[in-house]
Amino acid sequence: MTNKHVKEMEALKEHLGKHQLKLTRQRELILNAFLRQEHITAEAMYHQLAKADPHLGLATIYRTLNLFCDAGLAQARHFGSQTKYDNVSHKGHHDHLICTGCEKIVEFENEEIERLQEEVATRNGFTIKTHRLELYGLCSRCRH
Amino acid sequence: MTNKHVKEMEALKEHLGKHQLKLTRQRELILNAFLRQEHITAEAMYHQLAKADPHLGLATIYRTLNLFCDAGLAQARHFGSQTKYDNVSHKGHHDHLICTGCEKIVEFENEEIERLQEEVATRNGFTIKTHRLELYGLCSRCRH
DNA sequence: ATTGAAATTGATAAGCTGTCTCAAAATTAT
DNA sequence: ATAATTTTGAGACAGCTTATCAATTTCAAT
Repeated sequence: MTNKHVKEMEALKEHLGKHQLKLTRQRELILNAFLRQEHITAEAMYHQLAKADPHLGLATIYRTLNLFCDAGLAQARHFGSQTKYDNVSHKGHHDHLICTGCEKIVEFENEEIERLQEEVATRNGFTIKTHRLELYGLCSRCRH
Repeated sequence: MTNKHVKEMEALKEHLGKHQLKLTRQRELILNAFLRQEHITAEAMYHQLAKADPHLGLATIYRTLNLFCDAGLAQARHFGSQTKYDNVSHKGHHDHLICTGCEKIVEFENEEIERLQEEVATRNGFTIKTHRLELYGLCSRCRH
């Protein structure tokens, strides 16, 4: 279970090393839990991990998820008043169709769109590091 | 100045009429200020209108901008920890290139991308109401 | 293995953005 | 003008996230 996400663990360790940060029990715990999700809020993870470690603080979860963002493992997305942290290891899939009726999220990827994004960026002298595309609307069920 | 945005004013009046709401000095004031912007936060508008009306309350601005959203004149967008209200009359322009170095924001529009978005949505049974596309990277100046 | 400097944690206070409350004021229909 | 209803302004309040800080843990150097 702990050795399931070796690649991401290595990426985290590399980031920690580069920035004089330390690998802690909490960071390992949170990473493993995080990688099992597609996207999650800090609050949800807090409750989810309460069983595994009842003393794990909410602040630590926020700090750690933000650390994952710095390390390139996660990406924060502001949704309503909350922040959702996306699992970036499901790469190429981080565009979303979001139903404003039931909050359902469908992931998709579209190479043609990605290509056009590059084109726009180049035309404006930008080098894209990452992007975010969210389409909001109603799913077929909520439309009725 | 007051009769510059007649069309939007009419749209607002129609919405007010339909919902038993009243046209107030503040709503007119805020509408005119809002329509001069591409997008703005409630806080920014609060400071901007402080000269015109020092007693205009922040809550009123929030309420009014949300009212504009209901009326279809504005569109709320969560950006970082803040909410930006987009002027919908400048439609098609709400995609952004964001420099992570200097925080510069370049707006762009690309019809081809919009078309592909519709396609993806349709394929998944969604009806798009709005969308958000942000490309993060470095501008030419920050790359060096 | 021990030590010690530096980073991390947990608990909670504080901060920020946005909404709610409610008495006073403004609007609209009569 | 009057009355019924909505709106406003000011500040209290609430939800989410970050800052603070003493106590603990990590990790590199012994």
